[in-house]
Amino acid sequence: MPPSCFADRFGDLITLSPGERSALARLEERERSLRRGAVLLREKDPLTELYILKRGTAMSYVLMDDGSRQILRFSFPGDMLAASALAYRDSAETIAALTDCTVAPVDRAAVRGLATEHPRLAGLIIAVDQVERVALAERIAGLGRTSAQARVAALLLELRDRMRALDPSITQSFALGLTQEEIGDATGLTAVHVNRMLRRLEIDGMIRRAGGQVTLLDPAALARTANYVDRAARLDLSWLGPAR
Amino acid sequence: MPPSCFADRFGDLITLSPGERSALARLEERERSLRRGAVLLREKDPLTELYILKRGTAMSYVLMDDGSRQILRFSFPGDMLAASALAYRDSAETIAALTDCTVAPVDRAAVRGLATEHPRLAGLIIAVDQVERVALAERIAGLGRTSAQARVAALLLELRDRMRALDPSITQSFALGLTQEEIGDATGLTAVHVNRMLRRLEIDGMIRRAGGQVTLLDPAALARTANYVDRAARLDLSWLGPAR
DNA sequence: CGGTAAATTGACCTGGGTCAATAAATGTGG
DNA sequence: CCACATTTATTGACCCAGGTCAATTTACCG
Repeated sequence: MPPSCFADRFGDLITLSPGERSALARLEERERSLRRGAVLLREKDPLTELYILKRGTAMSYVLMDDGSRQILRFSFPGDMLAASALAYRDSAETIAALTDCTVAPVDRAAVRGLATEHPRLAGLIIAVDQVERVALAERIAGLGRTSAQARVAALLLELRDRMRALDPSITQSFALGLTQEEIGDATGLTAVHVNRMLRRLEIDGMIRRAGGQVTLLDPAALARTANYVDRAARLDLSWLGPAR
Repeated sequence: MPPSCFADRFGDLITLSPGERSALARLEERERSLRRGAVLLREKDPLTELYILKRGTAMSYVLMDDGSRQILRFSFPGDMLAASALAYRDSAETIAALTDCTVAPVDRAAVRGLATEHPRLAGLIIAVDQVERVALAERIAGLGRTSAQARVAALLLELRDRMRALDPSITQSFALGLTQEEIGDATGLTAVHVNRMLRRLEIDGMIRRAGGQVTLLDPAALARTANYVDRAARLDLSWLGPAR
């Protein structure tokens, strides 16, 4: 049975029936490649389909009219891109590839088909949306009420966790793959201040940076300065019931 | 057929079959009242069910460990509360009633039942989640990249729109129903600075305040200072297909 | 090996926070 | 309907986290 990135995300949390697996695999059949830096979708572009990210990392952002940018979300394999196509005519955000990517375009009608034939997978999509919603809410709290240092620390921990979920060999050391300007645009800071914060985290012995790699030397202290909560451990999809 | 607050939200956008309507009405059958200020759910409380807000307004927030508060979202009739019960074991946020409220507790299992029997309603929930997600993303952009004045203006416009969606008689004048401290906790500002921003909006002739009522004197100018976009007009649920 | 993007660092500035003192508004019990 | 107790709103004086500007330095790329 061909694999499904979407299914892989919840491998441990829910057992999918062969029928469900193959339905998801069919959903991801078509593929499209994006070069690093390529824009999949621009703000206000008409939304005709959504995508499942199969390989690579992407980001979504909005450009403010003073020219500044706010990065809303980083995406990893298994994430849905442009999911707002399921509610809106046109995109509220720009989606761009941070690395070379492969995405699977998914027709809106295919989502309807999925919901009809596999109600449990519709439930799974709803659950994924909740994970997304909680993550966004957490960022709101971070932006509204935490210091620059805490926001940068929180971003490092979030990215480490999400990379580790995909590649368990990653523990405390990983390639961030972001410029300081991108970190700033994600945390609501300037690149200059991001630099100061990274330096401070380094001086305080919480991280080390070398050759594009970041090492979390003291994850506990980092988690404390970031107000970090490990949500992944608290997931519970049992309401979806057993596979039919 | 008894009414459903949830169904009412999309009256114009999607035609529900009688079967779908009554399924939604059944979902909201049980009722629970909350007094103003009452807490429905606290951070870390176990999540056993979700709720549909039938009457009144509520808010969800997190408390930071320095004692400050970030309001994540205001809720109006037809909104789901504690939807994260569909993904997590326990709550990431506190939900409290801003006014006297009526909520309808909904079992997680009932959501499964709904998805099984009415796939189109599962799709509707997915669509509502997207609306929610876009709204949260917009707030992230506001918090990360806009001025205090823009954030306060944006909140006024958002609340006006959401109240008007429920009560078309509301046009430019409405009861805000929030203290300046609450506005501050929603916009990532202090109550003192909210006061300064409201006063500036008033001096600049964009709003008037009297007796707890706010009047938007110059909605166009307000929208400009807020970077406001009317998303509601761009909704499109046609992918759900026609009622069976 | 140049050329450009990214990272660093210092000097200085400002939007929004903090603190503190009043003034209004809203409730409450009598 | 009134006097008092609590919130809530306002305002001024002053402070600081993070922004701005500008100059180097370093890393990466064809």
